[in-house]
Amino acid sequence: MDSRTQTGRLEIATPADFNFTECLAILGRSDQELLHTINDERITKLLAAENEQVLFEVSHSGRALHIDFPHHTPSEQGKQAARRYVAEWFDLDTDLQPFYAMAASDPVLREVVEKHAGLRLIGLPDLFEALSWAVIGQQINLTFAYTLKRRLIENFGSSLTVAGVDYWAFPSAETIASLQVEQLRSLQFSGRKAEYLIQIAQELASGRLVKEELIGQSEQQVEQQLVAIRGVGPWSAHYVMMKCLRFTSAFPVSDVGLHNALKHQLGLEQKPGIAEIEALAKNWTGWQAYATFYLWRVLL
DNA sequence: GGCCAGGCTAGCA
DNA sequence: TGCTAGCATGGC
Repeated sequence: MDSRTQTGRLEIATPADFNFTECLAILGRSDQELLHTINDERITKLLAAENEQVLFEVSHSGRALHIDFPHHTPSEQGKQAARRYVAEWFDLDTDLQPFYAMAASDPVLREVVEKHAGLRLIGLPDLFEALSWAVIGQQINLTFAYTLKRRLIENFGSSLTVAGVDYWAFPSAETIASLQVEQLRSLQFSGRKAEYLIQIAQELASGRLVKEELIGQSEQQVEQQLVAIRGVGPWSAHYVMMKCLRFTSAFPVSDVGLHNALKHQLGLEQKPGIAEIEALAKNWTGWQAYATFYLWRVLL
């Protein structure tokens, strides 16, 4: 049960192996990020809940994450929405001991996992945001991807200004579903990506694609459904399964970042091929998503 | 200035 | 089933 103070603070117990600073390193990797701000080891984020905007602040001490509401205390529903979001965001319900046990004897993972122990797979709990970010990131460098995401949010997201600071929430699927391709092209999205995003938004807004219905199905079933969406290939499907649907076995093998991380970590002359990666990943079964995430960490 | 970027689709053999 | 041209643009 949560222990709550009179100011509406929530607490969520964290696992013994949890390292907030490592998580912050990931969350702070782009100075173009509008969806959260980090100050003095505290993260502030705006959540667009059912019928209210919930601005919350996450900090860590002892064995718990603390959630405060610096603007105004939200409804009980809003508070619980923030609580659920944080638990998912930091993947607090996954027991990483089996992963650590595997990594301890894995030649590829041992060093990086030891060095960044306590890092958890930072998620994208909102399915539309996760799919959008996957599509945006396809085949362009991350800096430009962040630029496109920022423009999408500034133009179509929702915001709240507190004490002169703007806080932003990702656009709703409903909003993007009603756009014309040209509106995104003017933000320098390619025509293809504009089409993909609008169609994906329509899938979600219409209720044809529902996160809760995907969770609980087999990895193969989910991959099949995601890949059937125009603009979503194997990489995007596995990225979303990893970051949003929480399949620890999801594995974006074709990921360029993973290739670069492996090259760096193993001191290779060139990036490894897919077959080579699958051989290296032989022992990762069930934990490919965490292995990938920890390897991405070395690129920061 | 040229290669690369957290790929995908559609068309072809 | 497998291969690849074309996409579309910015970063470095």
